[in-house]
Amino acid sequence: MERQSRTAANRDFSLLRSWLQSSKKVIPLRKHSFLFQEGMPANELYLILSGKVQVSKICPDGKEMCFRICGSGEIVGELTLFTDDPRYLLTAKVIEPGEAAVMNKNELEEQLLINPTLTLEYMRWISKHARRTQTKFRDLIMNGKKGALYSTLIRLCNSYGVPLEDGSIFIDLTLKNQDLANFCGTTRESVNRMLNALKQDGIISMKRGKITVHDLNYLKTEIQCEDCPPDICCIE
Amino acid sequence: MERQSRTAANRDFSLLRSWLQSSKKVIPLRKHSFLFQEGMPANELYLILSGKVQVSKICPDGKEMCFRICGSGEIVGELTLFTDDPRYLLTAKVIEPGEAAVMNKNELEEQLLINPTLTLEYMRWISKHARRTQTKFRDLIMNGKKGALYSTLIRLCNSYGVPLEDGSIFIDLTLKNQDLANFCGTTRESVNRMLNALKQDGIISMKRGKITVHDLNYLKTEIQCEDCPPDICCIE
DNA sequence: CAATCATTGTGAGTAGTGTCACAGCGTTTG
DNA sequence: CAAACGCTGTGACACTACTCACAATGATTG
Repeated sequence: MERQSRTAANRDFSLLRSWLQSSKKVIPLRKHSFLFQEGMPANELYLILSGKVQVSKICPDGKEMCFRICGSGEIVGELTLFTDDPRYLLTAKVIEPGEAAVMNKNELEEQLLINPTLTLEYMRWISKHARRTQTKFRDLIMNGKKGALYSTLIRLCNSYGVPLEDGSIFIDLTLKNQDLANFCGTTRESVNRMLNALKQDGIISMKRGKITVHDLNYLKTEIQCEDCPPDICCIE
Repeated sequence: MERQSRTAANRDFSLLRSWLQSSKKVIPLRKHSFLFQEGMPANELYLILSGKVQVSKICPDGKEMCFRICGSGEIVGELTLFTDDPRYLLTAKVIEPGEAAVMNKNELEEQLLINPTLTLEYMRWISKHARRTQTKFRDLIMNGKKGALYSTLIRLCNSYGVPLEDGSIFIDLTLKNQDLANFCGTTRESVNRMLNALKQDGIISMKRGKITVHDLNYLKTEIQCEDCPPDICCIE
């Protein structure tokens, strides 16, 4: 039930995931600890078994740009594979404690090269990633901060949304205004004002920090959404 | 001589490129024609042999978000490989006539799966792409439009820059203000004002539509550049 | 349960950016 | 060579978004 659409999307990469899962090494994810930080040499990648990890870019001036929030079944650190300079470009912070399976980067690279089925899955996966990122670009840059927020809400619906009987979508993820701001590249205050305006108009409502979107179409038309498939239009 | 740094970066993917080059089918690139447009079914990808192609996302309201400008030796259309919904998400417009080798998508997918060396090269290439895009995100979103422009100029230097004796970098590419605006997600007028301010301060100069950057460090410090390697910090 | 802390909510002022309108200038074209 | 065209340059103005300051609310803890 939880995170329906995302679960469906994940099914595609079962082989890759199950291979990762076979790893002997499992580590605990302690809240507020870092799985890795940008600049660190990247020798491993991780399959989240439980808990939640936030992947973001942290700027020298303290600002944070959030890319993904990964839950159970998701792979983190993948973009370090097959690179000359094996350093993490992003930071992965634990925001909900749990466990992760650890995979050696070199081992996985070897596996990927000798196992064609695995190769195919990996390529599919990384292509999808790239396509997601590209569509996100337009949304975050071309329609101002309002466009960025609306697009983020739509993506959150596709990634973590639970459809309700009345057609609304419940986003099953606790997000502070600041977190949303980090996703959009804007400020907490701006997010707050925009969210309140949306509440006022009945587009969304909030309960205990979680958002329900009542009128997804409003958000979509406002940003001239071209209805890209939900597995592309989501939080990476 | 031309496009030094980029040429060096390209050497890495010689196998992939030479395989593409072996294609029997070569098509002419006519100015202002489209190699492909977003939404079109994607069955082919292209190796530019000569001329220049601009890859961008075109919004319904006419705005354009430019991602890459590809010259001789570059591959276009790659992100359609290994996807369920094989449609182009972007548009490739010819801005300088020339020729391109055409490759069937399915054939290349097959090749990639049976030829491990080719696979490795492809994975390296697509990883690099993804890393580039990620670093670009921060620059375009986090430091306002000025940050977006400065970052674009830095990337142009890394992609098309020719170092001069006095340490300046000559960007060997004719770009209208509007083109730069499309790269940054801003307006022609804003770009114009910012460029003129940079000229005034001696940071850059222009001659016949081409920019020379005299003080790259100024641009870098202004956007808190973390000196990512030039093969990452460039126009895709 | 009072105190503390984290988060949300809001106003006022300011800097940044987009829009519109139009002048200037060089190139192309009939 | 005059007219048309495409691009650059610039001012005025409106609107967007950020900053700062602080009140209000809610959650946590000793």
